[in-house]
Amino acid sequence: MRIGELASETGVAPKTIRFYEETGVLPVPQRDTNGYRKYAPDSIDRLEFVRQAQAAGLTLKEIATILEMRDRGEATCHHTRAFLEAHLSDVEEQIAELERMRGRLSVMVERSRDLDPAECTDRNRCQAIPAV
Amino acid sequence: MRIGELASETGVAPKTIRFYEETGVLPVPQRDTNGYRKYAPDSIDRLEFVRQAQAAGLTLKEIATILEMRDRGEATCHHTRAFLEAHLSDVEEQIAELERMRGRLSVMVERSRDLDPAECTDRNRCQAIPAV
DNA sequence: GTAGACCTTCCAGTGCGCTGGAAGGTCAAG
DNA sequence: CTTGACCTTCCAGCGCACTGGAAGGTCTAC
Repeated sequence: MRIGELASETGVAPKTIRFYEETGVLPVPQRDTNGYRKYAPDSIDRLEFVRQAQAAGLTLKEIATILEMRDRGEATCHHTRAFLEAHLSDVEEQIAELERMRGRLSVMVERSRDLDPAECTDRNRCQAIPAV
Repeated sequence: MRIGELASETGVAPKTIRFYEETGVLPVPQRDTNGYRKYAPDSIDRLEFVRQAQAAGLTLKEIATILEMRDRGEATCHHTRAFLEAHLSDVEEQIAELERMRGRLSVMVERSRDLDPAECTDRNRCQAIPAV
């Protein structure tokens, strides 16, 4: 698979794929005789893992760390676990924060739903957002 | 209250507070006769809202938009609501993503917990992180 | 044999959210 | 009257995650 195909399979731009390689979240791929990057099918899974990890708030550096630990397959279990546990509690904290935000947002949405639209048009104070 | 006190009350650096003012997430404060910024006590709440909103993944621009809608108190209920609803579903999507990540992370942590530590020290493949 | 889609490298720029440092003003305590 | 903590503005730089563009090579189809 060439970079363009990997890009369209995953929705990640070729530029970004090269950038990921440079920063270490993707391994250096093989090359065709013409110099084009050649990817194995499992690159799709790896790239999707990267995007999901990003969506979960991990930085590229952190993702690279996790994947390099796996790729090296060295005696890093202890560090790996400490790292993973630290991230797990980060993620849990982020979830808690987001749930607080969700609560606030739905209160605001509810409030805006219940308002008489007529009140909105005559320069009354918009009541949807509570005093902060 | 001067900027230093607001900073120590909230844990946000004075530099950052000025920066927030510049970008519109904090209103332009009054000034003392000597030119120092003068903050009302409710600035603490506002600043804390900003930090919580940030922790929930909103950008400063988005936070500014929400707070400006409230500050202007104009006929923006409809837009406000659309905006809030869009954000609510963003936040819900982020929560879902984080929960997927939490699942993956705890599987990895569990796996690393169950491993025989002896296996980690002799260059065996670290099994904590599943193939990606 | 040429057009067009694809690939390569390299370097520069962008947007976000700060952060540092220079140069100077204000004020209370010793 | 000076020291030191605090404040002011302004401008520059940084880390992150891309993104754009130039200049050129490769391959297929017509």
